Amino acid sequence: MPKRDHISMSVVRRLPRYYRFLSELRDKGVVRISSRELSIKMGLTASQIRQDLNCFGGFGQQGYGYLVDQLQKEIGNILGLSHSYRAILIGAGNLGRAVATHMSFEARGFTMTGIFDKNPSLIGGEIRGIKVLPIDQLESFCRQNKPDMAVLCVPRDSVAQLAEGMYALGIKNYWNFSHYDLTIRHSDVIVENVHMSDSLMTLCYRISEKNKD
Amino acid sequence: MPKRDHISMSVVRRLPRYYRFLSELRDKGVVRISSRELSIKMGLTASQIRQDLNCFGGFGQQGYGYLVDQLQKEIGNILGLSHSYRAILIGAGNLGRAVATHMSFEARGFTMTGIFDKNPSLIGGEIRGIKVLPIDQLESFCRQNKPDMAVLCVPRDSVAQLAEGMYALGIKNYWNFSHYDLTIRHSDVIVENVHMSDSLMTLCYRISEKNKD
DNA sequence: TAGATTGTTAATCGATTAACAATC
DNA sequence: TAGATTGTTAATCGATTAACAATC
Repeated sequence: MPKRDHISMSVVRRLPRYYRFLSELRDKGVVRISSRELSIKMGLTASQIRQDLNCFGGFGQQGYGYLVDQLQKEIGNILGLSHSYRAILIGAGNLGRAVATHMSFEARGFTMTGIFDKNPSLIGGEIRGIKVLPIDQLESFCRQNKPDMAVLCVPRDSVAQLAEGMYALGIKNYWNFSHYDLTIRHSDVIVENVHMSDSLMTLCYRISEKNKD
Repeated sequence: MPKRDHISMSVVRRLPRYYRFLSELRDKGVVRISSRELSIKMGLTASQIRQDLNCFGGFGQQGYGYLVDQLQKEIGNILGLSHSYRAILIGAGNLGRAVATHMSFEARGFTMTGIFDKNPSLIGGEIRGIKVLPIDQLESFCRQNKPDMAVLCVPRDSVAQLAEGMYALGIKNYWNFSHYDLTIRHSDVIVENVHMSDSLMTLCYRISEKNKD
C-alpha cells in the first residue's frame, strides 16, 4: 500500500494527529474536507497535508477533496490500529493505573493482557478487570501468552535491568514511562520513551521567555 | 544571556533531554564531558550538541570540554527551572493524581498550589498534602492566589469551555492532558498539549512496519 | 465546459553535519 | 609547545512550501 518504501519519522509523528482530527470530524458528521480546510483546523499548510498523505497513497479526489470517514480509516490502517498486539503493564502504581485506564488500548492497536507489580499491597487488585499479578509470575505468563509489548511504569532505577530480563523473555517492544531513556542494543527492539516532564520543562522555558518581554 | 534572540523550537525541545542526561552524569560524579562523549550517550552528533549549546553561550572550554555540573545548572537556568510558577491542577482523577504525584513540579519550575475537581467523592481528599477543592471555589482561589499555570486533567469535552473560563480568571498557561488539542486565540497564551496516545499509536505503527519484513 | 482541488514536481527554507581556525 | 576540543563558519541534507499540470 505505501507508495514510498521509507517514510520519514516527522511524517510518522504527524499521523496520530491527523487520525485524531479526522476522527473528531467524522464524529461530528463531516463528510468531506479539502486539504485547505483541514490545514486551517490543524495549523499546518495544505501543501504539507497533501504531501504527507501522498506518501501512502492518493486518498483524495481531484476537484473534490477527501472523504473524512474513508481517510480516517486509511490512516488507522497505516498506523496498524486494527491489530491487537498483546500488551502487559509492569508497575500498577499511580502512573500505571492512570495509563491503563486512560488509554483505550483497544482503539490503538493493543489489548491489555496482564498487569504485574512487586508491591504486595497492589497484587490481587484489579485494573480494568485485569488482576494484578506478582512480578515473579512474569516469566511463566510470557511463556504462555507471548506478549508483544510492555508498558513500563516502574521507577527509573529498575527499568534498564527489568527490560534486559524482559527481552530475554521475548518481549521486543516497550512503551516506557520510567523517566529514563531506555536504549536496548538489539536491532529488533522498539522503544517509545515518554517523558512527560520534558513537556513541563519546555512549558517552563516558554513561560519564562514570554515573561522576559 | 542568550547569544541569539530567537531560538528554534527544535533546539528548545532538546533542552530538557540535555538537562536530564547532564543531571544523571552529575549524580554519578562525572566532572567533565566532551561534546563527543555526550553525543555517544545521547545518540546525537557532537556537532549538533556544540551548535545547540552555542545558541545560548559558550559554556565549554576549548581543549577541555564542558564541566558537567556547571553546564547542567546553565541549562536549568535557560529552562527557567529555578522559577516557582504557581500551578493548579484541574481534575483529581486517576490521571490528575498520577501527574501530580509523579512530576516533581518543584524541580521543574513550578509549585502546586491548588487542586480542583467537581466529583464530590474526590473533594476533601488530599494529594501530596494539598486538599482537593470543589471547582466552584476556583474563581475565589484565583483572585487570591493568582496561579500562573493550570494542569488540565479533565475529560476532553469539557476542556475548551473550561479553559475559556480560566483565561477570564487570568490564567494564561496550560499543560493540557485532556486528549483534545487546545488552541486559544489570545496571543499571550501558551499551551502544551500532551497526547500520550499519539506515542502509543506511533509505537503501533513502528511495530506493524517491523512485522512486515 | 468551468471550477475546484488533488497529486506531484520544483524552489525555498531551515536544520544538521562537516570542517577548521581559535584557544585552552 | 603539542594535543585536544571548543566555537563558528561553510556545505549538505532533508523537510516544507509554492506552483502547476492533471483530473474529477
